[in-house]
Amino acid sequence: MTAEAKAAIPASPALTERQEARRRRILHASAQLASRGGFDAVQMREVAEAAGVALGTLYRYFPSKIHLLVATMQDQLQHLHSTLRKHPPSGDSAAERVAETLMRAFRALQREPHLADAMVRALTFADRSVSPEVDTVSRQTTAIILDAMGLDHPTPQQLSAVRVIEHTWHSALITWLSGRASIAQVKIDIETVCRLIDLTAPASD
Amino acid sequence: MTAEAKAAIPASPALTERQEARRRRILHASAQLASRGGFDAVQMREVAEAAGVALGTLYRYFPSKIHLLVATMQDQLQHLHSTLRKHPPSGDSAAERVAETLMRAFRALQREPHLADAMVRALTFADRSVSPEVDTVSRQTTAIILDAMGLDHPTPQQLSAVRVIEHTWHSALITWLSGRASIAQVKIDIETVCRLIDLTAPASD
DNA sequence: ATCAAGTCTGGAACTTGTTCTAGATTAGCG
DNA sequence: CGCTAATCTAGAACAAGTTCCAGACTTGAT
Repeated sequence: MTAEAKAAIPASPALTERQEARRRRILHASAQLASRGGFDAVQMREVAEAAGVALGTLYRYFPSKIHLLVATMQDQLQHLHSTLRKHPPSGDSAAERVAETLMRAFRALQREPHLADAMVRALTFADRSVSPEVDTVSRQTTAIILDAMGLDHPTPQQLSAVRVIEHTWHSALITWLSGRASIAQVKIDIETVCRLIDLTAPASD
Repeated sequence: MTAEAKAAIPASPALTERQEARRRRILHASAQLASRGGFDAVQMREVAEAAGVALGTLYRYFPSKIHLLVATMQDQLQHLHSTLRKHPPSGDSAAERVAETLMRAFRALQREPHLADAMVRALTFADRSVSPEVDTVSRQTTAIILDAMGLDHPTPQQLSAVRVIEHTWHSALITWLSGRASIAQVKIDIETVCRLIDLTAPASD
């Protein structure tokens, strides 16, 4: 670990300073517009204007609206993850800590419901052309949950349980965002699915 | 149960015969186009033409492309449900029967992956304006799962488990459709989540 | 059979995501 | 500095979902 501490996008061919600044302005504009009016309010022309770049440039950085919003989600998840690292959950069992972590994330999203709407809709609407990016989001989420469980070397069974928890998390989020489930119901579902963790981690070993 | 056996949409103000026929032609055209090329291939102008109605009429019957595809899903689910009723799952435990049922549904969707893509994308992309219809789909799914469990009067805990299973089912479907998970992985996840059923239904009672 | 209200048709028009083009700017290099 | 390739800008153009409209057709009630 030398001075080269922040290496977020090693795959891309390295951006110049001005390009990095443009990328950041774009993501900021995207989040801003999403916070106002959700998915529909993130209009590519408006994002471009708010970020001070031409429409063509926006499309060079993010090849579609979905790509843009998924990237926005990566950004937000990174914030969340570092916040959570600073204030880890306090429950006794792994299941409790995971449920607590997810509900905390949930309340964070509640504060910006429109932004949550935009990001989650983009995530579930993404087709194959966005798979790599969506996969990154999934890995970030997995990392957050494994952190809460306090595991470094999960078993295949535990990984499967984590995947199921992620499924539940995403889907519950959607039902809440579309007004078909209350926060209370989401809480119950999260707690229910977290019991799976206890199934995969018996007292032994 | 008299001759009035098929009462599917009692909420709407009752359609004439020709209107019912139009509605059916539209749904058929929608499924047809979806089977070919998925969500993107269901273009409203093409649906209208294939169904032999004007574009404005299509929009009178289904106020958006999402409404149309969710209705298409309702239709397909109804088929599936009646098929499943005729050939109930054979597993010994409730968990086994539910997993078997869902995997069977999965294989049915595998046969028409483009159609599955169109319907599921519409379902998860739906916003609040489609909530009632999405809710209907959710209730249909719940009914199928409860059927497989063999329950008439589920406890709240069991209902919560069923909801989590539905969450997992939808989300796993999406990851499979977008090429981020294999069938084998979906199977594992379904079986994993179905273990929740055993947790809510102990040997007693 | 006739009238009023509601429905359907064909087609134009509008919106927003996406693509394309020609010319200006910038970055890297000798 | 001066050149070349890459990048950026402004804006037109295109695609598909959605809305609107004027006129023709149906339906239901009298």
